Amino acid sequence: MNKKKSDPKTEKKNRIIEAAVKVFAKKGFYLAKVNDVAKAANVADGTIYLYFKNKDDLLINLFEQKMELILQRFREQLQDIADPVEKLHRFIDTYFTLIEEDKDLADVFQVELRQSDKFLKDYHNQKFLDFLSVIHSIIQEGMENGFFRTDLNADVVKILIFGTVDEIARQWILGADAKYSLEEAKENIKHILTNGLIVF
Amino acid sequence: MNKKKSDPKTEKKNRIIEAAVKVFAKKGFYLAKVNDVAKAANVADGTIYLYFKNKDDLLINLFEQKMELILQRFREQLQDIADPVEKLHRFIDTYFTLIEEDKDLADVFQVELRQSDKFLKDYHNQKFLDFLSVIHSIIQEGMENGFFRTDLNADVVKILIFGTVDEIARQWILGADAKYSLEEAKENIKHILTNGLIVF
Amino acid sequence: MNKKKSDPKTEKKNRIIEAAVKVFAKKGFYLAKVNDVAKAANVADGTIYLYFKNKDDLLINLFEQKMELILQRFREQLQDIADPVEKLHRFIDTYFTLIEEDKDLADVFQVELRQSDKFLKDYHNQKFLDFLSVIHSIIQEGMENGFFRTDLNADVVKILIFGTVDEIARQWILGADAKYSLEEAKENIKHILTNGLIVF
Amino acid sequence: MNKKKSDPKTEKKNRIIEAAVKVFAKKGFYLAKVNDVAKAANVADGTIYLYFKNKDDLLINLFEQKMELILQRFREQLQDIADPVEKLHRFIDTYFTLIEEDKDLADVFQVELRQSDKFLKDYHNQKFLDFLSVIHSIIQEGMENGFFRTDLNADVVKILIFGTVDEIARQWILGADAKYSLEEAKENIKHILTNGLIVF
DNA sequence: AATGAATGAGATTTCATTCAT
DNA sequence: CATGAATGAAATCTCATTCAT
Repeated sequence: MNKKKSDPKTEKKNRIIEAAVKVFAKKGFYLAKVNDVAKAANVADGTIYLYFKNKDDLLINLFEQKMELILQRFREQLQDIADPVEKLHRFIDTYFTLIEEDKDLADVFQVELRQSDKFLKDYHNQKFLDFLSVIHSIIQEGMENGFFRTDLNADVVKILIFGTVDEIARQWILGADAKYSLEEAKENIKHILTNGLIVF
Repeated sequence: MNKKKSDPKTEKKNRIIEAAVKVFAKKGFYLAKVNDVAKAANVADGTIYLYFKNKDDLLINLFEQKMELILQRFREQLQDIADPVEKLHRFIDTYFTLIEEDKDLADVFQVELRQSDKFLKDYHNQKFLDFLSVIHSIIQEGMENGFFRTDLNADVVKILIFGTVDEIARQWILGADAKYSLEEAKENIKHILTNGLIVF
Repeated sequence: MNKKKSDPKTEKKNRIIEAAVKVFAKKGFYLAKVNDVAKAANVADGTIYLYFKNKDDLLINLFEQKMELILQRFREQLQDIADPVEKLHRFIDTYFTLIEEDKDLADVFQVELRQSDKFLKDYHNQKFLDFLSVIHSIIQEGMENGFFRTDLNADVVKILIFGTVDEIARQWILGADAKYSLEEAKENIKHILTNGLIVF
Repeated sequence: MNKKKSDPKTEKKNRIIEAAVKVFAKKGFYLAKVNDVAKAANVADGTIYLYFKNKDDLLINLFEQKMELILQRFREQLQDIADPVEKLHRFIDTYFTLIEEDKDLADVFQVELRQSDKFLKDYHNQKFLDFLSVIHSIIQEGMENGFFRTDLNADVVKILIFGTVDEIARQWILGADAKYSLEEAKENIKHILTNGLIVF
């Protein structure tokens, strides 16, 4: 089961990815040097090229791997909930839990991947679309079951929800706006979205 | 009256800024070469340095100048509206009008400036904070006048609203999610936010 | 008589040369920008090119003009002295007087022209050779008249004398070695050279 | 013993320094391009930056390293001589031997470093001062032991001597004044300085 | 004659990537 | 497999010089 994680090849690849998360988060993809990642991962520069085709490929791999874990987390958390409203709340809770668990990862996702389509040629961000469709399912289910208003476009709502949690998280990471706790933010978001979506 | 705009020095500075908006939007700040901007502006590389200290300074100037115009636009649009709900709707309309008017500018704002704190040392994005406070004022006023629920934190709401419109706009610009029109999105957002915020 | 100096064309040319002396002395030829000279001369950059072919040409003109004045000074000072020893002393006094009168000029001569053969293609420093021959004449005359030892090579002596006064002046300008006054240095040099050269 | 010299890192650093001496001597510091040095050293441009912070740093390192060797040479040559006059003569001989051994190095020292204070910010030329103090010691010792006149300022004499040998060497390197051999020059200098300094 | 904005060639320096050890 | 020294392409920026006004 854990075979993948324990073999030394995968172990080093992961070490490099973790280092990259940290370094990309701190400096941004362009300002982060391959050598910075190498040092953070305690390997030589050249070693990185044994595991990744190039710097772009490292970012893509990082994203794919981490996104897969995140998607798993959401699926686990959401699978045994029936009530769409509760599901939405659980989604929000899970999102902020992930953010709190790994600020650096959150940073890479939010800032660096925003522009992935610019600097990563031919990379189509399927995992991100999968993530959005997690939200979409919640909404659609809620509409079908009569909980959520059906005069809204689920695709718009999906993005609205993502934008909301993403931006709150971003500002919280930046520490720019310390006028609220993450806890308070979560509750506010739940209230607003629930009231905005449900059928009275 | 239009003296500033018509003097040739300002005229060329603006030409460079417009070119930079276009080029940065297309390629991203890092992948955009100074020479790309120069070509787009129909000037020599060196000319850019007569108007801007360096590439970073060009981005900062671009942002400051454009953001100032945007802020003016919002202030104009919002000044003679009394009803907070209507104000919120007007804010949303204005936001998307601006986005539609200048996709490239929107792109630079959304994507490139997200990471400004990373690559622009010591640049504190006051204009962005001013922009957020435009939203904050609407919310606060609505709370004070009894239109909006007061059990919400206006700072959270402000960011929620920004995140929402920003992300919808972003996806629309990317053309990633063509399953809705901007018009439909606007209406959806208005509904959700209004229902989420108002006192019943 | 003063026609040359008073016509406006020559006046501006001189103003540029004086500015160049000051600027080259302070920053060195390479680090001095044409614009620095222009600003110091209170003219536009382009104006310099109306009077000089290019930056190198400015340096050459500066040198030629100043060196001519200096040579005149030495000739005046030395013409009516018969005694070679006294002539040598007068040479030394004149040299240091010039240095004191115009530190900047001295600096340009000493530092910048040392390498003129490197960066000024095809410039043969005739004026400098003329200057050395002023010293040579003194020595030769002294030898012929039986004052100075004839077992020395006048060409060596000439350079020895130049090297001596030049280096003392240089160190004094740099302010590096303030352990003596220029006056004391002059007297020391006179003593040593006289004793080193005369027939007992 | 020679561990330092034989390790490959030091070996390459030295190769670059030797190349720089040659190239700076020929073209002058400013006209010499980093690529010229790289080619002369048979390395890539970038390699130079693995060993030196920048072009200025290369010049400083070159100077420091070479000057240290030179100082050692002088100390070796002078240590077992008691007679100050003989010491002075040995100093002069050693100086010209060094010049003959490495014309290029001499050139860099004489011409390029003359202006080091201009283009090397904050570089205080301690090694040069050490060199001057070698001469100073000879003079002072001679004064204390009654060989040299004590009515002279040793600091003036020190610079006079340096200026003399330096200028003679410079002219010889330039080949400007081929009217004497270096041998003849050496003897002339010894005569003049000795007669100028000793107590009769 | 004078200006100074504009030019663009060219220099320094960085850094992703390679490859001999 | 791992290393890290070396590479060299490429980018930013400077500044002598030109030329339209």
